[in-house]
Amino acid sequence: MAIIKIQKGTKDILPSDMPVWYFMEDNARKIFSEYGAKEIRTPIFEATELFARGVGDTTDIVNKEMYTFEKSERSLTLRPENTAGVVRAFIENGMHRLSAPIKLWYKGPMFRYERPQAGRQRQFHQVGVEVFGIKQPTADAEVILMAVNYLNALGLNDLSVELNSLGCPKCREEFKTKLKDVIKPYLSQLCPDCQARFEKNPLRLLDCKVEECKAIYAKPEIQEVIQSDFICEECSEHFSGLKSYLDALKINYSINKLLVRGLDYYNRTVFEIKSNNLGSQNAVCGGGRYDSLVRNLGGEDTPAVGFAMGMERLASLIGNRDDEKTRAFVVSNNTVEGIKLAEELRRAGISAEFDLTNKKFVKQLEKASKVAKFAVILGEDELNSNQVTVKNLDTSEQKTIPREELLKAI
RNA sequence: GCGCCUGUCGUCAAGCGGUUAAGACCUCGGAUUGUGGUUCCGAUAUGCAUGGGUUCGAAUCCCAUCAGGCGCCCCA
Repeated sequence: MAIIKIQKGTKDILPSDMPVWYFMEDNARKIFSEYGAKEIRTPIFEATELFARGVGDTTDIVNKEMYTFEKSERSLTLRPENTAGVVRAFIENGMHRLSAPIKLWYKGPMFRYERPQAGRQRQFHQVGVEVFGIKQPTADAEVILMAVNYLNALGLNDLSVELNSLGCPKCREEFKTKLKDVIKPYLSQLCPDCQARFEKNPLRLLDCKVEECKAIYAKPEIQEVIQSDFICEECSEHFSGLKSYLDALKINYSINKLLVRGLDYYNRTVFEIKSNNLGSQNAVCGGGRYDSLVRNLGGEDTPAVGFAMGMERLASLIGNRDDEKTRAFVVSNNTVEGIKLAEELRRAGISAEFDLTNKKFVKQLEKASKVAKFAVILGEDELNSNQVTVKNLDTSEQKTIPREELLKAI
């Protein structure tokens, strides 16, 4: 019979992978709560319309990457990201009435129908933070600080923070128009991708990798527009406020005027954190400010900033972590006494294993040395004298002690 | 969705058209009736992603499908 195989773009997270995942999850809880953020868990499927309206129906994510299905005449979608879901929960639970800032963090699986490759799966996991209710750039700074500290806690240092401001809808439109005007004369010389971007997302034109296009964008009159500070005074003030906070916090960052995020809801601050050790999917964290999303989804006008990180990408940077060994392995050929002693240890809060197949002494000890820190030897001699032998399997030290002293010895 | 590359045991692999498909790790058993992590012996793919084809003969060549890798696009 043919075996049923795992689906394309999905991965089993095996017992041997768990140490890394616990490490990421424990640190998320620890670090984010240092900032007063509370965890929220929202459903993995939502009304399709939430993503269409929230993420934006011109984005690739919504257009071609969603897992959508019908049930009882409702159109449902597996969440491709979690900001829309968190905002939905925020609105639905009246969280705007809580005292601002409202800081929420989450982790969980996300689903995107894409061609899998390194650092990209169809089911993957994100950890993220959303901060609601603060329009000042202090919130942007704190969100970036949370991301950086979390990554540092994971031991990840070889990372760079890139920052940009998209301005508000108004000044961004003006910039787009200016950019299109100056590029228009060369439109027919651009690569097909760029020709499509010209209409769909002109801000993305600039990071094209095709040499011919790059040559065109390097022209002085185009560079002049790109390098100009197009954002309006208010946006500009916000941005310099953020930069001064980051400077004060000694967070290294670089301004990348070409940084544009693919989700429609961002305004003003956008940022990415990249690793040089990841190949082409090199962003471990992406985020920014989305001041109009809450209102667009039907809530009270509430400014917000947040970020999301790809946990599989983090995991591949963290590398292997040691599994925690069982504390005690009871070595005994007396099955009844052995299984009882192991349970006694567990009740005392000590993880314990016992050979269920009554293998020979040597085999049991061999097994113990692989999985446990201590071997607790309960042989005939010990049973007769109500003693137990405790052997430290790392140092080979062992001593035979009265049974009452066992708990103190391991 | 497009382009290039890959697919041999649980894992890492040798094999490059000729008869029993190397080796290593892991696992299991033994050397060893109470002292392991080092050593020594033994076991484990009628099978080379799947389905067709070429050939006297195919893991080796061809085609398709599936899966994976890398790049583009996009994103975390």
